[in-house]
Amino acid sequence: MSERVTAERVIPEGGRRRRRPTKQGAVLSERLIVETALRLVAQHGAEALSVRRLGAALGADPSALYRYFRNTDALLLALADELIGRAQEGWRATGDWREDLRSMGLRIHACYLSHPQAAVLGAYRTTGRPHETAAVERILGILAAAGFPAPFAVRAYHAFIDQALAFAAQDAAALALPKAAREADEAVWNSVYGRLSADTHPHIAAAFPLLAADMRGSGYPFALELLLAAMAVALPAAAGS
Amino acid sequence: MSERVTAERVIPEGGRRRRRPTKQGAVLSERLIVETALRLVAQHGAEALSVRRLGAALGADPSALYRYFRNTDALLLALADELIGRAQEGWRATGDWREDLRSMGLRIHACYLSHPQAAVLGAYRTTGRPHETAAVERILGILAAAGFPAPFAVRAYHAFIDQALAFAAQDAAALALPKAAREADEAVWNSVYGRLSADTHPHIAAAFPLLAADMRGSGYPFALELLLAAMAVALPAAAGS
DNA sequence: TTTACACGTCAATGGTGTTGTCGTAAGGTC
DNA sequence: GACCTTACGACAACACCATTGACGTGTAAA
Repeated sequence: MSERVTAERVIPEGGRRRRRPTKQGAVLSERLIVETALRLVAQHGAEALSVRRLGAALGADPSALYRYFRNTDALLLALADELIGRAQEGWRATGDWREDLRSMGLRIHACYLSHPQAAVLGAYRTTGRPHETAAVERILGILAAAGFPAPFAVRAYHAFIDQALAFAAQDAAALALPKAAREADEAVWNSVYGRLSADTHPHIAAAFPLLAADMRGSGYPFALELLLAAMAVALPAAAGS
Repeated sequence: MSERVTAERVIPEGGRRRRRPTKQGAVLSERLIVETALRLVAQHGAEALSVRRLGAALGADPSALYRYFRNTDALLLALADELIGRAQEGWRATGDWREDLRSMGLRIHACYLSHPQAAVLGAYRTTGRPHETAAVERILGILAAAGFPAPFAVRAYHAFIDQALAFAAQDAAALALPKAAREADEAVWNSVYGRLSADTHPHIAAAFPLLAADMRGSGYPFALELLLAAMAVALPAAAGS
């Protein structure tokens, strides 16, 4: 009795042979699906992304997607990797590690914010896809060239990338909130924090104007600056760029 | 034609009169539901929290929950609010600003991680509720006592709190992932990053053992340490504690 | 003791991801 | 050009999800 190998439903991207159009005339591909999904999310919000709706947007039966992605999770990872790739497009190293890390961090942050709905879905995943590994390699390269010893470089890399992604996801989530909820959250600064008594909350009362102004923007640029400053301090003087 | 006011299904906590037991003998209450939900998440993982399963755990029909919460979103907010309270319980200042900020950051992070499903929703919102304002006041107080000038203190506060919440949300989201997806993400480190060629990805190949080990945990503790170090450097010597 | 209505229950609606099966047409081969 | 093989799109079904309207019971107030 021969052990029958279960036929894998998903054909890896290289091995595809047929390009049969759907009833509605669309010719599917991994690339088309990812782009359609991003467009769907951008136009109708993160909650609009379902296999059924994506199928409809593509002009195909929902189940056809399972020929390209094992499940929705695999699709999400593809979306996340696409975002990472777009963040790196056209990035050039200057040779100054601090400037390079700064520009890369700000790029990642900005790119995710420009697709907030998709960013929320993918920012906390490890995809292992090409764009991701390229980014990891690049950042480790910057740190190595700067002269950081390997154990420190690894921890610094971890802190740097997680902080970039975490802030990106957080700011994206705030942006992706339903309009009513977002406005309500912003109004809290004036309606609650602006009216706290100096007796019970002296420091908030004293700092309020500065605070309300600063909290309107993202905390990421300054947090990144602090991170880079701490790394510069830790860099052995002999290896300084 | 009189405008008929739609009867609200949810009775505010104060106005309840009857405590009718369910068929299985449970007497429901907002408090019991919140605690049961947190226990459900803690015991059976984040994906175990659904209205149907929560109803079953309570010994009640799932739809009975809608007498207490307008929808699942309201339930999750109640869970998140409960978490904020628990995070601050028993925290004491030591007078050492660096140690106090560290302990507060780690507490917030740890508390959110212990109930990831609720954390994912709560970390993105400005609630303006008492527990939140108390935390803001406390942190600003620590910074003021340390001697940071107000404009710097405000920016540092912003970076600190956003960093704590962003990392908490990010790590919680990873933890809240379905078990299969979480394990897949962890496996990627060995199956993809461990097998990258030194030709195409020299820095990853060189750093791999350190990298794989470090990426197993959260990047937050080290990122927080770097943030605190940078703040210490920026602190005017004359005002040092 | 009566009565009003809070609230638990039932049933139904319309959504979700996912899978087994099948037919068909696209490619490769001759 | 004819013939196979099989990739792949379509269909139908399954199990789960959140949510809601209707209903009757029994509790607590009067």
